[in-house]
Amino acid sequence: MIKTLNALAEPNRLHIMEFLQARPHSVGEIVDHLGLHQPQVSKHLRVLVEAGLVEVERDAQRRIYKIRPQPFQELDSWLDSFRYIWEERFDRLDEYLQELQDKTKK
Amino acid sequence: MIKTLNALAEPNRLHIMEFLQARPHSVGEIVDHLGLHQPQVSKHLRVLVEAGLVEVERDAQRRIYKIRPQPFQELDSWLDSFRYIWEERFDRLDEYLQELQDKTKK
DNA sequence: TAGATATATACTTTGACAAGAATATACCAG
DNA sequence: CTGGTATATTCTTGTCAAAGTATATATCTA
Repeated sequence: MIKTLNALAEPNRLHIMEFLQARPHSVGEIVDHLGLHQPQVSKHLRVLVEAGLVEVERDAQRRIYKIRPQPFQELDSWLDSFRYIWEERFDRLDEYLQELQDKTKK
Repeated sequence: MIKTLNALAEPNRLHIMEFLQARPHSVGEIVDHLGLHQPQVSKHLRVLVEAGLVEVERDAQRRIYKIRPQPFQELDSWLDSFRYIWEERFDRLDEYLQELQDKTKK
């Protein structure tokens, strides 16, 4: 989870992932699209590969990068545990403050 | 989105968020739970507040921190745009490689 | 085989950020 | 109003990661 979040928490890498949403792309296409230098893009892609967020397919000299679904599924599951907070609008603050009061008065 | 991801991409902060899932907690409780020094926890909480992930409620000297749902909703929406990738198992790689081939042969 | 193309790697520099330690601020109880 | 409790802030230091630049590797084409 940390690995996933960390990889996504960099603007250029986030852009790459969003660019790859539509379809797989080669390094050169990503370079053109983001306007970065090629080595920077390769390095970001390496981070994304190591985080398991993308995978590579070789096509002659080209490397085609595409999204791997798994980490997104995991992120989705992780979000599940927070979902009740907004879905049920469950706010235990008052309840909790009451507990504190009770403890203090003992 | 970047702000949210960045705030979550730090192990101690992620732990804090998970600890706050159950219910709001005071700084001292977070310190005890994570085993960090108090100033470090305060600093992480500051980052989380600035990212809009948590909010504070005062209770005498205590500060009670609790989760704000909004960034999680946004994260969820953002994930939506990736969801078709695993839900429909749509893999355009072959299609895309074919395009490349066609272009090359022109 | 000799460019040319596409991508990756190595090295250096710089900036951000997390931890540690000390101190400041705010509020309570006696 | 004094000491104690709870939390925030400041300053310093060390680490890591991103950018920039140069170069290496792999594959195609003529």
